[in-house]
Amino acid sequence: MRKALTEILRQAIDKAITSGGLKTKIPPPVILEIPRDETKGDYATTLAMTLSSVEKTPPRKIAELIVENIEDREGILERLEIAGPGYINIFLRTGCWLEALKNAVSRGEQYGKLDIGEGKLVQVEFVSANPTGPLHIGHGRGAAFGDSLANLLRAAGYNVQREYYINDVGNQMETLGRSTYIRYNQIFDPGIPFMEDGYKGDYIKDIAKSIVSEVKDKYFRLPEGEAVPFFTGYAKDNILDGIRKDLEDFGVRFDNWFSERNLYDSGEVDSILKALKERGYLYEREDALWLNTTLFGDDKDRVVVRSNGQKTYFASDIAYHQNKFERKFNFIIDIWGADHHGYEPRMKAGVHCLGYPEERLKVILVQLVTLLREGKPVSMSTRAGEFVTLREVLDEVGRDAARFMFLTRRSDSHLDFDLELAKKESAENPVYYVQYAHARIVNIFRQAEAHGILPPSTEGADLLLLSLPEEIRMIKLIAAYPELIEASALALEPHRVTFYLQDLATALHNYYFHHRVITDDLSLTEARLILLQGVKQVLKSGLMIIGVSAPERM
RNA sequence: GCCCCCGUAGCUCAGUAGGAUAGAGCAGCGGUUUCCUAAACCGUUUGUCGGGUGUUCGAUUCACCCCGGGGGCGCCA
Repeated sequence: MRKALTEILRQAIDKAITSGGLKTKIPPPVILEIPRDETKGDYATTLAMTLSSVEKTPPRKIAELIVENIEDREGILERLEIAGPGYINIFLRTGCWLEALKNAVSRGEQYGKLDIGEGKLVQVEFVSANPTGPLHIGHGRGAAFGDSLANLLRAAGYNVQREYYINDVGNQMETLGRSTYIRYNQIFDPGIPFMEDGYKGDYIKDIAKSIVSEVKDKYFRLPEGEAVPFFTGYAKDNILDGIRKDLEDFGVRFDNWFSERNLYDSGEVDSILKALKERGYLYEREDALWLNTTLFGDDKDRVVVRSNGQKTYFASDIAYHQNKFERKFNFIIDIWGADHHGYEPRMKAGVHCLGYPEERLKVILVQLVTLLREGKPVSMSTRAGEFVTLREVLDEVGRDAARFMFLTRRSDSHLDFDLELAKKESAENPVYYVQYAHARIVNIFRQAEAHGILPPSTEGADLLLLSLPEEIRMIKLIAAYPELIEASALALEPHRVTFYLQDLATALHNYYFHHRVITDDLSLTEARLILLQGVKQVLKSGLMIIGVSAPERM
């Protein structure tokens, strides 16, 4: 719809230029907006105002000129108005909207699936929590966001891969192993003191217990150096299994789990350092090896090999990104917790050093979550090992509510997650509000069937019977759905889908309350069922993108 | 000190590729059910878009400065 209109306007401008009415050589892009106020048209454009300064002509005059040159070959325009300082307000014929509804319903589940991604290969890397403890609520937000973004991009026609990067090398793995080792020993001798910067969470004790049940006292009092690798491996695998399970129950499945260790084992880290050295980006200072990231906008250079010979995480991160690009992704999206934001310039500089344009790496920061219970913050402290896990939230509020809540804000703004609100079964809780709209429609279809009315076909029904303002409003929302998908995907903002769904649900509930779908008038009933079929489809499709179920009854 | 994000109705937040009278939910107040699910609906109240300057025909949106809140600034991850 928007496409056709844009074309009509573009041609009108071209025509005005050839006929000499407009002097500009470079026609401006046609921008169509949907006015807030329905009386101002289905679409509106500010073209005339934009052109006014170039043409040195009053905007309303230009608007007239454009309108005069418009040719509506397919007859989709009802009327045009020039309003305010020079808007061109465009009213479409109702038939266009009915056509759009028909199209939506006949495309079924394919409606809202676009091809703007052109099948391009995109990777979304998210969560990637270190395997040193269970996922907490902040990871949950990252998971909900990343997964929905991947769904969204897929709907827009991209070929999307979801990846989880496992930091299974380095100091913290060592710490994990030692913490587990000590907890294990403490089972046999409670007098043994715990280490200072160890992981204090109870889950480590649980892991130690399960080790005892498997191998008894095989490692008790064994020298630390000998024993720790086993504990590291065991604890890591155990925690990773838990993370996988949590994510699965959260409805998030990764296509690939990528191990940092593999980058070392395969020699990729060394070879990339060598390559960077050959390109002259590395230099030595104070016994350490530095990458000259300031060349590309970082505010200081970064160490890749420490003076003690240990490679930094940044070194493997560069190798990791090299690996990603070698896998032919057209672009890659890294989703990080907001606490990593200082890392972005250096990673982009790193990508630059690798010889890739940094536009191909998109970093999205997800702000932290404050957990509330009845409006009061729930204390969370990672240090003390007390934090609210994703598992606990899932168990308490359920997957649908949790996923929806995480997408009620843009990713870069703080999120207050109220446990009580998420559990409420009322209008305050937007999750049920939207789901209820879906369930209601399904119920109407059930009722219709009970009355012996079968789901009508789009060809057979007389859609002209849909003339109520509430009906037209819903049809317009349905018609706008593909545009919503496109805009959200391009902006990488799945939260827009959440907002849209609430609008659509509102329209549905309002309509439902004021009008009966199933009446003695069969033709009208059928037309309305077609409309509801469209609403249902779009609700379901949108909910699927944000990873929330569309229940058949509630 | 430097960098990033945020500041919009009483509360929580949308909205900005510059556009018309800035929106929603919640809270408040008042209503709706012999009728396809009331997990619903309707009505009503609320704004110096943190402040200032600039660019523009036009700024909540862009630029700069200031104020306030949060976060990040290690040969840590």
